[in-house]
Amino acid sequence: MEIDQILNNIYPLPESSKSVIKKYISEISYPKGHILLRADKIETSIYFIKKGIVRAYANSADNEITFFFGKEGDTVISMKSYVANEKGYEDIELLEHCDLYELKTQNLQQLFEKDIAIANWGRKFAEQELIKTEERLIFREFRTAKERYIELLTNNPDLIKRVQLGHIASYLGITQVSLSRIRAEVK
Amino acid sequence: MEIDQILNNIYPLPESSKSVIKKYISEISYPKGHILLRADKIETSIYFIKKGIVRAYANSADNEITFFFGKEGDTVISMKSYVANEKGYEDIELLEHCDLYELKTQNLQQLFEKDIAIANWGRKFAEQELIKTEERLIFREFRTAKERYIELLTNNPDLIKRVQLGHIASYLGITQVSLSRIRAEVK
DNA sequence: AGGAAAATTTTACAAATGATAAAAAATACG
DNA sequence: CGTATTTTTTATCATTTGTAAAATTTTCCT
Repeated sequence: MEIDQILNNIYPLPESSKSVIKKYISEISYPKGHILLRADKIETSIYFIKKGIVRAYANSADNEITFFFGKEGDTVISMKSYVANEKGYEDIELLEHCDLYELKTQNLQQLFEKDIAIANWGRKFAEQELIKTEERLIFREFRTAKERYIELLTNNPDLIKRVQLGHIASYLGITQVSLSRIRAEVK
Repeated sequence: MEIDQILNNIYPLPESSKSVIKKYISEISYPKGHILLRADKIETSIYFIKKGIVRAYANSADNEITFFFGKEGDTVISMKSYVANEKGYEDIELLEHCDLYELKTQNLQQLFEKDIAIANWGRKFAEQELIKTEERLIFREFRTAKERYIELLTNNPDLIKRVQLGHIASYLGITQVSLSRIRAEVK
């Protein structure tokens, strides 16, 4: 997906503001398996996915939990670094070879102070991510694991093709064994 | 909590911008039990809590889930109405008599377009809510119900005194019976 | 204070999910 | 193509959490 479309999908920007942002954006590619963002670091860039798929996962003592998948058009960001300038809780791993647009957070922060259209674009970006996160938080509680799987299968069929089931299970909040049981039932 | 402090806690604003916002803010009180925001409505106001405590809950066919408590200094908002101008998924009920500051969304939206400091204040507001929501989504998965209860007890001891346990249980993602079991163990 | 209503706890049983281990299947790669 | 590795499935048993109903405690109202 091209950068113009990605920026506009978040919030329509006047051409002049869009050009200003694009001056600070560069393209970069990394291979499958590359760790793009690290939990123990204050990250200084955000990325938009041109092509490919990534996952965000957090670690605790004994297990690892995948809580986000990003694909074409999505933003890859350590929210904690971006918002609070503190290290985050997640690593982000590329699950395929990825073509990315990179933007230095610092440059964007400066634009927020100077360009009201960009400030409102940044506001809309946060608001939309918030809605998505809130919906996941709420609706997780209303559905059984089986329903959550079926919903993912319906809304995001390609995800299940592109991502291994262990990660999907973790994203759904269950073990891989449970997911296997569910898949056997649903089929 | 006074409105100046609430606004500043979100993001420090120049006095001039703060005065502009305050022109559109009025005070209002409602009794315990009042439903402040409704799931089936596009809400046109947001509120800041001067005094009191509220809960947000969503309904599905068979059960009701509390997913947010707000107290002094917190913002009460139908995020879906505010962000997307669509009806939300939650009712908000006052659990005590509440003194509130009310701000019409429409007025705020207009200020976003005119005042860059206010636009960035709105951005920071969304970003901070996002961080809080994301943390809840992630850390819920890492802790057992018992750990989540103990954490709430530690970080928010007054909540457990002010709110009935059925709501707390729902917030923790467990049944009231489970919470009772946990409380019997922990004591 | 007294009694009704609401909230909380307890108990018994059922269902869902987890842990572990091992087999089967799919994939990667020399 | 064949072997090693990874991923997925299957089976068993243990644990957690849920459901329902009764018992107890607290709150609220007159």
